[in-house]
Amino acid sequence: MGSRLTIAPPEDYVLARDVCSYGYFVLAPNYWDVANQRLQRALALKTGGASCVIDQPGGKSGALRARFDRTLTRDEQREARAQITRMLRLDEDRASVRAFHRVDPRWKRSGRARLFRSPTLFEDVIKTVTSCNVAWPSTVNMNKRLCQTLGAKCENAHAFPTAAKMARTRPGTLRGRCRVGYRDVRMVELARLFVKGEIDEAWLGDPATDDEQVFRFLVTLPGIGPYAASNIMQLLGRYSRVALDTESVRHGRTVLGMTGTDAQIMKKVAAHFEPFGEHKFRSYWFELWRFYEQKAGASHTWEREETASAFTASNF
DNA sequence: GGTAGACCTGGACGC
DNA sequence: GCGTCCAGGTCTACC
Repeated sequence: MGSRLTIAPPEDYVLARDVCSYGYFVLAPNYWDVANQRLQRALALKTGGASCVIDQPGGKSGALRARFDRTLTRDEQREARAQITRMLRLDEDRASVRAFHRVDPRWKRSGRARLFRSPTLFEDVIKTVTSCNVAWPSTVNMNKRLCQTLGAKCENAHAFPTAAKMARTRPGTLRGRCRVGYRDVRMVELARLFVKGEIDEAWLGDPATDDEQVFRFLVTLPGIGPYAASNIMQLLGRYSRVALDTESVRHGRTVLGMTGTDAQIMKKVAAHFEPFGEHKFRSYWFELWRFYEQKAGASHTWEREETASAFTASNF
């Protein structure tokens, strides 16, 4: 039998709601088990991969339980706990949630505030690159192939590739086997920057670091433009920018009733969310998410394999 | 500072 | 089944 961890979440934490809150929860190696309302995935620990299943047996606000496919050492347990804390945003405490709900009370009743992310910043950055300039099914496919090709093998699954592994991979392998296209060189360069310590997560996450400084740094990275940088910022817990893309234009037209050219609508969407200040990404995102749920049902019922075909622009 | 075109993949469409 | 077109964000060259 493998190790078990019990993790006390913030008192308002609801696993199904807070995992199924951002598209990455359906990207490999994440797997949301709809029937059992639990999250399965492999974690890439320093010592190798470890599969885990995370659930909340007591229901809303209850303790989280993480069960592993093997016995973890003390250090591995500490690392796994840190990765799960990051992924589930357990460090987004009640005060932060209240601050958001004060600015945008529309989400107070549902409690929406936390956005699912990855166990590591590296995975978040690479996932963001795989979401640029492609339709959603390609993003799903790239992540699946990256895990199968480069991820550490666990009992029944593959972890997400580590920066060290990707840094050693030939761009041609990424292109040929993972179908990442022209992103190949950029992804390897990003991985090398992580390995060399040139992407300083402590600095990026430090509240003393200004959002503008973070944005200016991120757009210097290979494959990262204004959209990707804004998205990475929300993944860092910095919600002061709306990540504007074609979805923003669609949202502006179909939900907010805006008219004009794409460029004009982008500006209007940015202006529309300006009053939400430091929380504007969350206000924007949960509007989008509500629209998706109206079309596809509650997000905790979405099957991973079906979202690849369901979430295309032509369906929305 | 603004803009045009290339980059690659996969879905949609026409034949 | 095959060929063509198109969407998607970033990057470079050019004005």
